[in-house]
Amino acid sequence: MTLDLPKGRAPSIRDVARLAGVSHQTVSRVLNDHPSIRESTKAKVLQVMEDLQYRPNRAARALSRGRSRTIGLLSAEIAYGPASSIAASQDAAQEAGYYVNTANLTSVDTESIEAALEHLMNQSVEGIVVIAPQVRVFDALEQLAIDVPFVTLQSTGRLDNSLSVDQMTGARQATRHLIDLGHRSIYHLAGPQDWIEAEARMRGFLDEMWEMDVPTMAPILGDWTADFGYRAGRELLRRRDFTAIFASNDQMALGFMHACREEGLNLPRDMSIVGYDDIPEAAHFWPPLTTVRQDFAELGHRCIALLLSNLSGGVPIERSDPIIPELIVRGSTAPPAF
Amino acid sequence: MTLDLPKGRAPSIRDVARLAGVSHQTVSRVLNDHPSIRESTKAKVLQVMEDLQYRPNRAARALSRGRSRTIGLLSAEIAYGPASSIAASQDAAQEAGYYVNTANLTSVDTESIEAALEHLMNQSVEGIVVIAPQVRVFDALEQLAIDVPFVTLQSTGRLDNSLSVDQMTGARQATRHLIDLGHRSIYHLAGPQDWIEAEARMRGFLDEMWEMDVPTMAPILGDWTADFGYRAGRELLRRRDFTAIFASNDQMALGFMHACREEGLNLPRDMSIVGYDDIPEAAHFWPPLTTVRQDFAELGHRCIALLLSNLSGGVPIERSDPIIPELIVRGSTAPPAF
DNA sequence: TTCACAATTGTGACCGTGCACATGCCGAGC
DNA sequence: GCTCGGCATGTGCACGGTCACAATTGTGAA
Repeated sequence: MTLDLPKGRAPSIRDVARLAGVSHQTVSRVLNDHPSIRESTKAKVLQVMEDLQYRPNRAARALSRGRSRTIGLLSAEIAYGPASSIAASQDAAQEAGYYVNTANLTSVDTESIEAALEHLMNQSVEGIVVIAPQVRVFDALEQLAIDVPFVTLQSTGRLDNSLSVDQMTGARQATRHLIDLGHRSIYHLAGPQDWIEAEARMRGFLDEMWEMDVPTMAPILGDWTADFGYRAGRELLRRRDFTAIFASNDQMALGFMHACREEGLNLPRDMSIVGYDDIPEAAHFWPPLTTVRQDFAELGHRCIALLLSNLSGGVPIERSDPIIPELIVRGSTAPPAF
Repeated sequence: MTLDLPKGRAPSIRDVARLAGVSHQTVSRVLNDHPSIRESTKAKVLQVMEDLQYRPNRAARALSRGRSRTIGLLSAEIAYGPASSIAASQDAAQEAGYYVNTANLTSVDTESIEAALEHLMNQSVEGIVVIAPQVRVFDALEQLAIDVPFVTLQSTGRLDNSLSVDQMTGARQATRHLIDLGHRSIYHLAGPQDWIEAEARMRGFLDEMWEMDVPTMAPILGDWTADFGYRAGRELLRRRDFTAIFASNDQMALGFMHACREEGLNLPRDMSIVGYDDIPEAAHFWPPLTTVRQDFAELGHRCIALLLSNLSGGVPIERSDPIIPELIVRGSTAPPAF
């Protein structure tokens, strides 16, 4: 075979066809597993592909098919939880033969959100997964008149296409645990108000307190970071008018524990603490943190599954059972000391 | 204007041209900011684009230009550090007008690595960033005869195109700190052997010990997790033949601290502990963890900058100064108690 | 006015793949 | 022998941009 190959250009379907002595369409059929191809022809074509190190050109494919097979992922990778859901989403999409393009939110202002969405839309994504579930994201989605299907990780009352994670139940379990231990003065360290999950957890806390007839103190709005938990702790502990706290994530709980230590409190005797997320480190805090476990990986998978069922069109979304978080009781909670 | 628009199809450059009364090429020039376009023409075209909600088709662009403007990102998002570098890389690429496609390594076996690389190559990425710096990745890169430029986050002696992060210096600083405090029996909790950065930190530890003439104990090979740090701690503390430990990341340090607590040790009096990475939580461990800070975000940015300079071809890579990690002394280290 | 030259705009081909349709081949059934 | 239908393959065009080049218009100086 001395048929020369293209010089600088990557081999195309026609180069393969020429060398295999078939038409380009036959090569295309091999690529797409068309049923009626003689075995011998197929083998020959595959051999040439191998020799040429041929790779189908994705752009050409997307252009001619009119489908990009790409999913956009909007993320605000702030804590452990989202991060692992993101990884799981990417894996699930990859398995389904999709490509994932990620855009990060550097800040939460509308401008930044719109820029990120714009970036995603510019690459002809077929769908969008939102793992930075801030209220404003939805405003932006609406305002930009995004016409591709999208799915968001956290539940919200406003949209159909969201995964039902029962944040409220998780928060209620945590709160109930503290109440059952005998606590009656319980603070809640909430996440930023514009995060849907933060709001859901706060609501769960308030609902449970109200239902159990325990007087409620106003939640403190934090920013998910351990630093904030620490600063809030320093502040709150000046008046020791409470015996327990429920933090909306494990990082803030950790920071709060730090503040307790500096105040010389004995944990959990003088202060009970519950976190949320069960990050892998939570079991090794001191004392090991009582927290609410979420299956982030499962979440990511379901998210993609939901989006894909939207994409494939006809099939209506089968809503799977909501994921119920699980309370993990460790050493950071105890009955109040008095 | 009653010129009807395409029905199901998204508007194309020619639709815009028709409505604006110009040729499709003129529209293309507007899209690409060609210098010689009359202002009035440009305005007219832009107006029509706006009306039609026109978005350029990325696939068509990539096809005709022969460039995908996409970067592949190979990640093994295990701990905080990589995660934030990943986010930073994505941001940097986005700013430079590139799209980022991420593939995750679910396991570290060769097969999984090759599958991930295959996935990236299949979408015509122009370059690859490796943030899962395992030795085997390079084998796979070589074996697959990847012909696109690639950059790896962590330094290695084997390749030019890697970012110089002075892991060794960081590890030496940490070790030196312990030696200066008076410790003479120091263990090292290393990361997995096939991680380049783990190896570099271990080498830094060993070199410093040797140079300072302190007898060395064999490093323990871990897996980066807090769980491992805990189990290793339980094991090691049965024979209390050491007074300090240097863990290759903060998570393992945390797990080890947990084990110390369970043994009733007083930290830092009975045991000094140094971590690595300075994750945001490290300052809130109890006691706050002495550790080595790395600027992960800066790393991610530089990584992309390096790759882009490779991509643009002609320009030789300007190697910037290596990033020197910084020792952050907190409360988890003290002179030995005896 | 006329010409040279720059600025602006238009024409047609091409990128690599998939689709619709046409074609050739072969065996079955009459 | 002939038609019919299914399998295997080929032909030509469309997808939506960009590129090279041609054509047209505008401007200033001779």
